[in-house]
Amino acid sequence: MIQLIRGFKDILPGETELWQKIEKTATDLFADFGFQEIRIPVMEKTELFARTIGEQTDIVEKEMYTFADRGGDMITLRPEATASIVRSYIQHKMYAQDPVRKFYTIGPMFRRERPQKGRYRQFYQINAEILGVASPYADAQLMYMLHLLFSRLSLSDLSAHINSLGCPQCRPDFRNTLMAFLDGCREELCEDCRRRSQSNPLRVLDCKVPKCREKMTDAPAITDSLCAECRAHFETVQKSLNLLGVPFAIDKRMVRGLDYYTRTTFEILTGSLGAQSAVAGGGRYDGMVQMLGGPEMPGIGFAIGFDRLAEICAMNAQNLQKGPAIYIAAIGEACQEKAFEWICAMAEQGIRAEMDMEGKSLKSQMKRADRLGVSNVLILGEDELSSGLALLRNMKTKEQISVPIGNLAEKIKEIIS
RNA sequence: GUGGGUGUAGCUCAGUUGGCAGAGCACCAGGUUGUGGCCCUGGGAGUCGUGGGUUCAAGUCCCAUCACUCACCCCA
Repeated sequence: MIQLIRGFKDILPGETELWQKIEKTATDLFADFGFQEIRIPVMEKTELFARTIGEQTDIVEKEMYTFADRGGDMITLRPEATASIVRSYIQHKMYAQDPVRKFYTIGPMFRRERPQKGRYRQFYQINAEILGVASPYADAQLMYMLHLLFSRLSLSDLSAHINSLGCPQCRPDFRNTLMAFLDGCREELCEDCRRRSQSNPLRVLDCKVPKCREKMTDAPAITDSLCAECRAHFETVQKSLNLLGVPFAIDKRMVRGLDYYTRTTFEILTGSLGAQSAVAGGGRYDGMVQMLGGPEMPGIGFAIGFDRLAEICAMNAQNLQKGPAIYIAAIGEACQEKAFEWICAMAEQGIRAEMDMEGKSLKSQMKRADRLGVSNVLILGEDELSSGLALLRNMKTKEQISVPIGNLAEKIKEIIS
């Protein structure tokens, strides 16, 4: 038996119904906000991710599926979607017709991490991005959209955290201030943080080690170092969220693992998935379009962890599987042929009908009908075929009535409606 | 990449000091010649995760390995 690849998984009937429901809820909602679907490839040149996400990040350094294809080009299975969407926006000069574009996409992402609850090597994301809008309204709108999605999926027990990471003007100042602070308490930090205080000092703010956490309560907050523009932007985001009734908390220590973020960043957290608490996350990436060779154009977006979302929805979801509308139990070859003709005709008319094609006994056919949860079974034997009247059994009441074989589909429609 | 827990039938799991591979549920058939659920009887189904080792004998003990899982880390 050949096993599937570690960290990969099948999504089976019984689960896919929920996935479809979530997908439809999301895409209907996004469409109402003016988002259009974009479909991008699962592989890109490695360089695209390395440059946008950041050479020094964990994702790029040790999690990407990167390899040389048969022509020798270095390519990577996408670890996230934003870089590809921005690449596509630039490549097709989509900013030319209307610089403001709103996209969504749904699909698999790949990161080679140690698998865990809510963490797979192939996982799915629902992404939404707004390109060409610098206004903080865009930030608030995206978060409002997320808020609506979760409430339409009847999810409570989620909390939204926001922060601002500043811009290329003010972040370096903060970085210096923070490094100075970290120098002062180096001895009290964990081993990782001592290393990080040089390579990526912002990460120290996000450390989970209790000792570091405690120490970091006194650390300078990035929100205190923002330049005037960034400060105004962040304030308008908060004001707008209040206006829209979106609850949120400011998390001064939230740092995200992709280098491209500027200004607003946010995460939606759940308490029900163990350590993997982020159900969605995102933020602004105002420099990315230009960095990839496009015009100076702002951007912001989010990614929802589809697998994690499905997992917390499944906790309070009822069975979404639907059984057939009718089961046709046919006895004998002539009747089977008739039944076969009927189930095909019914499917064509949108009625889901099942039958047994293996020539099983009536008893076993009834048993299967019961298992499939149908409420009506049409019984057809030699007698019924010659008399032109089939037996229709209501499985709940056990009542059986005769129905004429002609215009059967009409009759069935009437009964199941 | 690091650490803990778990791998026995489709599913949930028993399996004693090493001594014939088990139960419940599910599935199939029959009891009922053409009628589901309840009941009864029977049946099929296993590389005991995999590979080595110890032993007359290993599901059981030892070593290795793989997978799942939880946590660290990271993120969706």
